[in-house]
Amino acid sequence: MASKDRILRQKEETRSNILEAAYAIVKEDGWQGLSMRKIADKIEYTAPIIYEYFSNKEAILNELTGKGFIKLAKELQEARDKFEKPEEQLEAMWMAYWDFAFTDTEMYQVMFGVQMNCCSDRCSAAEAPYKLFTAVIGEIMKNSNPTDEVIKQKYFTFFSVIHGLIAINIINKSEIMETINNQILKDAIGGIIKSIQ
Amino acid sequence: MASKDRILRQKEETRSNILEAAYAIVKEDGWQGLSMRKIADKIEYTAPIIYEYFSNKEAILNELTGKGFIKLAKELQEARDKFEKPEEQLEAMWMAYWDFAFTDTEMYQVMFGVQMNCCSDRCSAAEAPYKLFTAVIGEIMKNSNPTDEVIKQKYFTFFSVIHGLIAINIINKSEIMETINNQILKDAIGGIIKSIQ
DNA sequence: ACATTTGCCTAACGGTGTTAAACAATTTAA
DNA sequence: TTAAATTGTTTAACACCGTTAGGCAAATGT
Repeated sequence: MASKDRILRQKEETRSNILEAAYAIVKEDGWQGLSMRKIADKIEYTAPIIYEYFSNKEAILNELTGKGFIKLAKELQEARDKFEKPEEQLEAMWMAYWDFAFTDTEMYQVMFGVQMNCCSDRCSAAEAPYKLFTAVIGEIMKNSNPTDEVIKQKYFTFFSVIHGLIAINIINKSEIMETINNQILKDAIGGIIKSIQ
Repeated sequence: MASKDRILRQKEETRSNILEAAYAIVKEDGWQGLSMRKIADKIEYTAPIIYEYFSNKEAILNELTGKGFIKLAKELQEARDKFEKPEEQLEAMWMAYWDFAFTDTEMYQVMFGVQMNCCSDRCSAAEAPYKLFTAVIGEIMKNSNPTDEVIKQKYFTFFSVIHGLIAINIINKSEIMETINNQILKDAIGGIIKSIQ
C-alpha cells in the first residue's frame, strides 16, 4: 500500500522536526537550555516519543554535529571553487571556516567543544574538512614533495591558530576585538601560506 | 574570646575543604560528574551546608577558576625568572603555559571553556597571565616603540595558536600527536618571536 | 468481528541544583 | 542556673533533568 510510504515519510519528517526543534531551542537558550521535554513541547508531543527516533539525548547532539560538519564541508568547497590558484583557495577556505564559526556559532560549539561538553565519538563527517584542507595544502606544497605527515602538520598549524582565535572570541564575546581579529587572521593565514610555498 | 578565632578558622577550613573535594571529584569523574551532593558526601556533610559557604554551584566553579589563574600566573613567573633575555623568557613562559594545560587539564578546561560550559563572569585573576605576557613582549619589541594595541595583538597571536593546539589535544586526546605538537610549538613560538624582534 | 499491532501518553525512577522548615546544640542574657 | 536567642545541621520538599515501563485508544490485519 501507498500508506506505508506516507507513514515512512511522516516518520522521517518528525525525525527531522526533532533535530530542527532542538537546534531552534539551542539558538534561543544555548546548549545549557536544551532538554528533551522542551523538544517534545516544540514538536507538540511528549518526551518519550523522542526515544523512538533517537536512542538518547547524546544521539541528537551527534546527529546535529554530523549535519554541522556536512554544512561546513559544503561551504569550504564553495569557497574553494571560487578560485583557481591553491593559495587563494586556501585563504578563502579559512575565511569561510571563520564565517561558519560566527554564523553557526552554536554548531561550532558542539562540533569542537567550545564552552560545551560535546559529543564524544567523532562522526565520519568530521573528516571532510580535514581532507579538503590537506588536499589544497598538498597542492601548494607539491614542488617540495611533502609527506602526509608534513601536510598534516601544516594543517594543524592553521587549525590551531584559527580555532584558538575563534574560541577566544566565543568566550570573551563582550570585548571588541574586531581589528585584532582581522590583523591576526590576515597575518597568520598569509604568513603560514607564505611559509609553505 | 579566642574560640571566635577557632570557629572562624574552622569555617575557613571547611570552605577550602569544599573546594578541594570539588576538584578531587572532577579529577576522578570529570566536570560532568561534579554535583553538590557528591561534594557534601566527600566532606561528610549534607548538601545544603555548602550553601552557607557558596551561594551556588557556579560560585564554586568561579572560585576554582580564580585559583587556577593564580597558579598559572605563578608558574609563568617562575618560568620567566629562570632566564634573562626576554626572548628566552617568552619561550619558557609559553612552555610553562603548555605544561600547565596538561598537568592541570581540568583546571584549564574550566578556565577557558574547553569541553565544558565554564564560568561566565571573568574573575580579576584572569588578567594576570595577560599582563605577564604583554610585559615581556613589550620588552622584546621596545626598539620599535610599539603601542599597547600592537603588543596586545602579538599576545593574541601567540595565545590563539597555543590555546588552539591545547584545545585540539584535549578534545582528540586519543590520537597521538606528539611529534606534531612539538613541531608546531617550536615553529609557531619561534616564528612569532622572530617576527616581533 | 476479533486479534494484533501501532502511536502516544501518564506515571514513575533516580538524579540534578536549590530552598524552607524543623530540630538540636551551643552561646548569650537574666 | 535557667531561659532565651543564636548557630549548625539535617530532613523534606520543589522543580527540573534524562530515561523507562506500563497502559490506553486508535488503527490495522485477519
